[in-house]
Amino acid sequence: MKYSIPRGTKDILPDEAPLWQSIEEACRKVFELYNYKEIRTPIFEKTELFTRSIGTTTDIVKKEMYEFKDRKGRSLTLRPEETAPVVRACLENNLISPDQMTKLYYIGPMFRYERPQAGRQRQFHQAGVEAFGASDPLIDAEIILMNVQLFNKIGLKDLEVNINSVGCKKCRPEFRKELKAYFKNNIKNMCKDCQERFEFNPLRILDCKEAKCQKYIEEAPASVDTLCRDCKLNFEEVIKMLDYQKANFKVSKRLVRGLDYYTRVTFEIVSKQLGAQNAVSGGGRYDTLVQELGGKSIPAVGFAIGMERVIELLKSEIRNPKSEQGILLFIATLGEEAKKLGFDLLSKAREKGIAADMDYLGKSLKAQMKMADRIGAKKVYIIGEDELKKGCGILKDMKTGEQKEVSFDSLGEELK
RNA sequence: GUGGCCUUGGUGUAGCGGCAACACAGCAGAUUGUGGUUCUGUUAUCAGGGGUUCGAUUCCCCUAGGCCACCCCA
Repeated sequence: MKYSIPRGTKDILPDEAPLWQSIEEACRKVFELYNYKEIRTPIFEKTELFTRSIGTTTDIVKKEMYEFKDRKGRSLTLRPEETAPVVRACLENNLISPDQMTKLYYIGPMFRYERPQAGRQRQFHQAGVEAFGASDPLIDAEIILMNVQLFNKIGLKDLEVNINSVGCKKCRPEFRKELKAYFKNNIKNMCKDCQERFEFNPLRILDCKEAKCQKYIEEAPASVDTLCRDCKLNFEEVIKMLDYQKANFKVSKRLVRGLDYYTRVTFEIVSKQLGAQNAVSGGGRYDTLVQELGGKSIPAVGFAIGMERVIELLKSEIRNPKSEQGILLFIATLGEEAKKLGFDLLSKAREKGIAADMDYLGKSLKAQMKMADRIGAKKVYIIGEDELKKGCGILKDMKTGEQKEVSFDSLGEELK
């Protein structure tokens, strides 16, 4: 094969496209139910937007960005996530302010240079929301509940909702300090990755999967225990609201996010049916990001779902969409003259909104019938020499097999 | 970025150091203008490159891609 698809990318072929469409539609429906409006931003942004927002010590920025220079030497990057671009667009177009609520959603491709694996590609798709303006814990609860409602609607099973609070500007450094103090003595017995994490991002040690690190992690201090007063109240309130709404969730002390901008409540929904890449959605609050990107102090929450992972789950479930819509009319012709007339009738049918097709390969009538059957045509209109003389073609119902003469002029009427 | 397993027609599989097998799909035909059943025919330089050998799809090496775990994250 001379040309092959770039590593970590995938073609979505016609047999899978309807599934994508139905999920995208479900996302739009649910998001709009909660009054979120769609926003579309460019696929690439200035690199700096991401290094600023995501954090220079995170893996995404350090080694996963598709960065390139344009012809004038400006550094651009294919978006690895959508929160920063949305914030940028909001600031640039004056969509948000501290005394007003703005709810936005997006659906589209993201890019991260990672080693491909099932459920992890270099170009992948996310659908997500961002809510700006409110620090009320109700809105934290709302997006989590909305996310759950969305997954229920789509029909995902065996999900687990995990939530945690990572604190704010005030108490997170405190927590960091405590963690470092705690791990200090044992860090040399832990894995190499943890030793590195100890230096630049001790929070990440908490979700290490290495067996030998587990015993130290289990005893480690939890962020929820070192939260400042406000963060603690906020977290308790979110939990209260979720309980009140009878949501099914778990407080997971070791849940941490890989992006620096998160504050306070973070959550993640994982599937028990997936392997290592089991997070189907994730998000949380980011109260300082807007200001860090040059805006006023505006609190915000958001989350994104991983479309490929949702698709993967749906594929493993019993499903048979088998699109019922198909071509309504197939025009079968014999001879050049009939073909031209057929083409004319075909155009007329389409103008009337009737999905229609014909053969362009000069196949036999038998082959044309076969094709009509395969593409799921409900009716076939046959035009041969006899029909040309009479001015009527034969309209055949493919289900019953019945056929009758219908004049060329009344074909459109007949199909209504 | 690290480690392990894998790569045979459009798809799913078999095979073995010596003429690549099967199923499904596709295309053509089964007396001259009619589909979904049946029957017949037809469809592969065995991922790419190199090496060992009289001979490699089969053994070895490299590359690419896939899968699994680490890592990371949605």
